[in-house]
Amino acid sequence: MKDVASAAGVALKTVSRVVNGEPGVHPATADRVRAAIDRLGYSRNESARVLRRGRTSTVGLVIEDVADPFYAGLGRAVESVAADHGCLLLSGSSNEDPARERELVRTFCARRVDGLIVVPAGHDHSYLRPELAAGTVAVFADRPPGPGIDVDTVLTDNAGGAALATRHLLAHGHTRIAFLGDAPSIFTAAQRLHGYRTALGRLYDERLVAMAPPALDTVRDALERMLALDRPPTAVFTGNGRLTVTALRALAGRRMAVVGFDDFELSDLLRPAVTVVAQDPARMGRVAAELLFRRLAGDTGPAEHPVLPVSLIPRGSGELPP
Amino acid sequence: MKDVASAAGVALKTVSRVVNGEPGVHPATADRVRAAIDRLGYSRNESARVLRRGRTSTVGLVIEDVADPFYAGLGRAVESVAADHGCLLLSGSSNEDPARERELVRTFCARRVDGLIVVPAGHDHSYLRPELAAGTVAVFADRPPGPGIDVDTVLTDNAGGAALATRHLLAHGHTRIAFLGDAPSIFTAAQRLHGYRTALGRLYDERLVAMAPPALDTVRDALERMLALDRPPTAVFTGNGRLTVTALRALAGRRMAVVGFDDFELSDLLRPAVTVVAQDPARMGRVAAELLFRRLAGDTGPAEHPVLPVSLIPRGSGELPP
DNA sequence: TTGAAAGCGCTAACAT
DNA sequence: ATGTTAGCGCTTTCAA
Repeated sequence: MKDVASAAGVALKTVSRVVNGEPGVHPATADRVRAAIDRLGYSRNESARVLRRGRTSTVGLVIEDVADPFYAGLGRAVESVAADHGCLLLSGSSNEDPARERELVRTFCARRVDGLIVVPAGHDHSYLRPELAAGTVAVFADRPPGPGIDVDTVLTDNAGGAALATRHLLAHGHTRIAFLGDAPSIFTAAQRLHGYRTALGRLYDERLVAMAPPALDTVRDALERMLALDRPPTAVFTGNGRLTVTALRALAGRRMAVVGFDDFELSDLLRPAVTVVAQDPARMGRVAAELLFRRLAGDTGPAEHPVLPVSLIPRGSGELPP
Repeated sequence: MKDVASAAGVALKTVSRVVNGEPGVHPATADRVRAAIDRLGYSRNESARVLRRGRTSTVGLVIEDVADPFYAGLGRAVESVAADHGCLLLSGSSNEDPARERELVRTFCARRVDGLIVVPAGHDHSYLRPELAAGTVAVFADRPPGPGIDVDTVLTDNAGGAALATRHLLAHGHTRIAFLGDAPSIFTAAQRLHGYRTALGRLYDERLVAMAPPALDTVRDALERMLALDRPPTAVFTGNGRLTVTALRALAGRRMAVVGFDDFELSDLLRPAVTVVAQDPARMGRVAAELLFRRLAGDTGPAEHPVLPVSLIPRGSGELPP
């Protein structure tokens, strides 16, 4: 910048004004400065700017896995909103590991991101308190923060969606409905189990429930075990997209009604096509990002906790009779 | 840091030494400093560090769409390698728009990323020359840079893979094989067309080729047109994952042999299961990132151009007879 | 083993 | 409309 200034025969500050589009520079001077900038191939050093201004125009995103379609869709929406606000996105995968989540958050904070969108892996976020006190804005998505931390949080209506799916199967005549959920320590998995259980009422039978991370062997074993019962299930409700796919593989063509939580690509091309309770990951990302930027713009109202609706998409697999 | 220093009764520099794990600090002093750090909740300001050291420990990734499964897998691998080197990932989607690609690259460079991994949307990268001269390391992936820019570039064996797919269909008795490819301006699409054409030799018939971005209507129209020919195609080779899915939808159960470029989730669950020529996006990301970090470590050898192999996975759809 | 001083490149505040 | 100065928080260099 100093070089540009002397090349253009002006002071440092004038170059700064031109670079930042500040008013009060004579057009001719500005042209001279711009010419010098082009000639020298100058580009502003953002690190210095950040240091001086205290704002990085960067948002940090911590998700479980950037390659998971659900979180990728969420990340895409966050990126898009961030771009609208002139912000860049730093993203990292926690791999469902609380320690990694925390490390990512700390790293992002050390880099002074303006804000943070977190899909938490862990249940204790007290480590965030100093950062929040220092002015970093955090928004949680998909899962709430641990106790004692009250920040904006965007959730899906997990229990409602699970109840919707379960009632759909009940309405089609099923009374023995299995539930395959993810590890119960995961908030969404627990909520969906709750919705399923509530909808079933007295029909609930714990032998028809299996909660574990998606793995073909585990799911296959669980299904075998259930199908060997006196009164085996005639339908299965799967608690997330990956479990739905895993269950379909494990069922290997066995005729059984299936409703899955989460929509997924190609669900319509399978035979039967797969009935799902669909979330909208892009909307979740958008809502979370908009909440974040509203805070960054100075909104200091109480923490908001929007809950996004789900929709049941009947495609065939959930309408099979017992 | 100043506060920590005075709280611990030492000089600024000693705190810096402790924070950076530099040798030559008395253990007792270091303990006092660490105690002060904990008490004050101090964390190093990375912006200032970056400004002073000139290295950001950040890598920029420009891809077409962070939510596309292929690029998401690539991004995941890049993130993982970057994490191994203590680097964070800034990522952005170009949406196949050269202007946006360029803007992202400029923004990343202005933030002084240590290196850049680019899946280019455009064909002119002369804008990169000043950045490269200034010491920014760039690695291209999936598609090469435009003329005049010679940097490390990781490609897939597109022509070879397309020829492999085409010969597979030929071997199963097809002589009328259609090709649905993406816009011919996309490097990979052009390469795959070339491989298809080479493998077909005198059997090539331009009426069996349609090159356009994946859209259900376009693909359906193209297929209708081809199927209405005197000698309609009995097989179709689709030029990327999205086109494969789109074509399957457009075919809507019509019996026709299909081989797709790119593997995709659930390809094995469709009936018939879909035969594909599979790339390895994670490997591409890993190779590109490793190349990048080798350069950052000081390797100044000539630009490398690894070409990754593909593998044919027969699953059923590509083995249907004419 | 420890510290003092300079300065990375920029912007904010205050002249002129 | 333009310029001067201070200083963001750290690391580097040199000195003690």
